[in-house]
Amino acid sequence: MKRVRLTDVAERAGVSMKTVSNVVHNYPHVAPELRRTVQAAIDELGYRPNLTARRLATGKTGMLALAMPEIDHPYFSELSRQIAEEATRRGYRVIIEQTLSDVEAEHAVLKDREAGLVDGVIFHPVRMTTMEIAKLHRDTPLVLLGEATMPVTTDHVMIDNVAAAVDSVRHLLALGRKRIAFLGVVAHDITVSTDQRLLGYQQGLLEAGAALDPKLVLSVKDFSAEAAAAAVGEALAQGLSFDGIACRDDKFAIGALQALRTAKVDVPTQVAVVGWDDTAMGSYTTPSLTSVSPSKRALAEVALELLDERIKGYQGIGRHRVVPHSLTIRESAPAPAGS
Amino acid sequence: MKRVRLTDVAERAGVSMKTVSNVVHNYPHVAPELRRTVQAAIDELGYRPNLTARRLATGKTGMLALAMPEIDHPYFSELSRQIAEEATRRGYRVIIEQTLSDVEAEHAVLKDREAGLVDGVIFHPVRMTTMEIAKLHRDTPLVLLGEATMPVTTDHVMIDNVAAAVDSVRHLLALGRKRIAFLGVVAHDITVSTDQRLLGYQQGLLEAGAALDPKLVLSVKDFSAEAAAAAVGEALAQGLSFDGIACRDDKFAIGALQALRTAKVDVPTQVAVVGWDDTAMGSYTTPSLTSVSPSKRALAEVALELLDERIKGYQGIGRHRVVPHSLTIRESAPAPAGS
DNA sequence: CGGCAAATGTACAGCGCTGTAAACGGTATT
DNA sequence: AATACCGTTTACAGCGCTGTACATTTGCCG
Repeated sequence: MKRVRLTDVAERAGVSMKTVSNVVHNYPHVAPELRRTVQAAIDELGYRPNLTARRLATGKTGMLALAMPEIDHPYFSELSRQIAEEATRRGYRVIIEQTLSDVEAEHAVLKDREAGLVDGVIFHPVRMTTMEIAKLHRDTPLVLLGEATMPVTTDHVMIDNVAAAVDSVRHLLALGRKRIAFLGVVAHDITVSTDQRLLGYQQGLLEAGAALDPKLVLSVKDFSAEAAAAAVGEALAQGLSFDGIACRDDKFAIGALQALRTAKVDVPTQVAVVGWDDTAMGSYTTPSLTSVSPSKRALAEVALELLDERIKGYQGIGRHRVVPHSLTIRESAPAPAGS
Repeated sequence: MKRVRLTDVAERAGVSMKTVSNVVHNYPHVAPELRRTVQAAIDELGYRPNLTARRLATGKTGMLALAMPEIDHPYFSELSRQIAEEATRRGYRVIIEQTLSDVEAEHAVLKDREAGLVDGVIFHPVRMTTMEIAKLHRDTPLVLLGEATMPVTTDHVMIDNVAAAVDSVRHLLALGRKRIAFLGVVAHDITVSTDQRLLGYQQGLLEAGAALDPKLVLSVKDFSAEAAAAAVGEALAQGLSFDGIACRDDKFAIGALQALRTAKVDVPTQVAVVGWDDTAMGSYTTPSLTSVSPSKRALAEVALELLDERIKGYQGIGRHRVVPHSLTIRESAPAPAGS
């Protein structure tokens, strides 16, 4: 059976196509009676507008592309959810693109081999460099997420990673910790995020005049919790002494927790642990995880606001917005006694 | 600056629109030299085909809608990833729709929202009844996911929940457990999944002639890990004795683990725990979680295969496919000694 | 009661692309 | 030499909708 078109309804109701269209769109100036007649025809025929055709006619797609490294990583999926909800609130549909941190895939996101598919793109790059992004980015409205230094030509939303890392360290210092480790630097894969967080870690320690021992910066083989656990286990085995760990993400923190448990080191009394990303996982661990909490909600809202403005025609230079972060306090690094 | 269109390229290259189109599509019968000329024009002008227009002309969108309850729930996000990858493999883009288990939103998925927007829909309902689905489903190709009894008119992919629950119980029995609890039934919110799993739980116990004590079926207030922990804590406090727990999902299992730790009950020696969904979380807990593992890969592959067939015109009656599951053995319920 | 603005409805030309039918040589077949 | 035929290219009619310009009716004012 053939799809019902606007003309079919128009014919049935004995009016012009445009009038039916007006009814569909709730255009105010349609006589109530006519509106009823037309609506009846629509219902009887089961008419449903063809979105593709509408798009071609209007030039707007009402869709956004969301390009994330991995949609099943807790941080990205939680952030994606916020973005999807905010997008829905603003009347956009979201199409997801998974780059798997692959350069090719990231290029493809901006390349836009085909156009006219989405009104705008929200993209969280991890491999592409600033220059590559700047060069490939054409005219599709684009908002970047993440910590990498981004081209001045594009909009960008992030949290202040350095400040957040400082907060993380300060919290540990407030708990009376003297020797705070950083977990960790991934060998041969120093990302900008890690870089920034490491910087904040140093800054936090320096501010307080605390120990800044290079041995306290732990190296991890890859981005898995297992590798993090191995790194911490190794450090303990070698007799490295520390009473706090600031981690570059929750997965590493979970690895740390595992290693510490294995070594029968109590958390938080002997070693306090702070994670990063405040993913749901953190509330399921034992002890539960204190974690740097980027406001995913704010990230999503601001990203959409910026993108929406671009879509509506804003042409200015790239805006770089910093949204708030906080520290979600749980058991692994509780609130200081005094507070 | 105006978008470059097919005509622009055609004019530039001095050929017809259709020839340019043929070059874009790599249609074989184009003279090599002409092809080069046209390609040059394409490159110079930076032409990129307008997908919306193409869609209107062909009637195919190359897009699929994926409607899930929550995109940041580990199980759903992991499954979504598999589906997204399989879809990409088959040349589809995926648009995501989050229902948040809301009836309205679920209705919207099947209603007019996607008309002409996507070639097909993969939908994991949780609230809609069989009849509602059957009534609302029109002609868009549709594949259902999940355990609910689905209309005979639509395609459906799932794992055998009853059998999987039996496996879960059998595993616990093989570990010598005598009193196995089920965690849990959510008050006022008995879903089909829970129902099936509970059924399998009973069947597994009956098969083995083990205790079937109604008190061992724990009630949970809501779907959170906290509520599950509370339920298990309560049961322990009341002196309920059990040495194994089969959980209806990983979140509940994590709650159980927390409650047991709090009560200083060792897992797995005193109580063995089996989760459900085999989410990544399960490998991060201590002890790590043994869990029923639906083959997410198979789920994704079969769902896409069925959908693809529908899209290509298959008109038969609804096919209901069962894909394999297994048990991922970890610490919370290790392999039996003998095996 | 004429005149004008607002309300209401219509016709039709695109939006940018693809499918179809048909035209156009040039070569192979008879 | 006439015919058939294939490879190559073109012209053009849609796909289903919306925006624009315009026609018609109604309501209201002086």
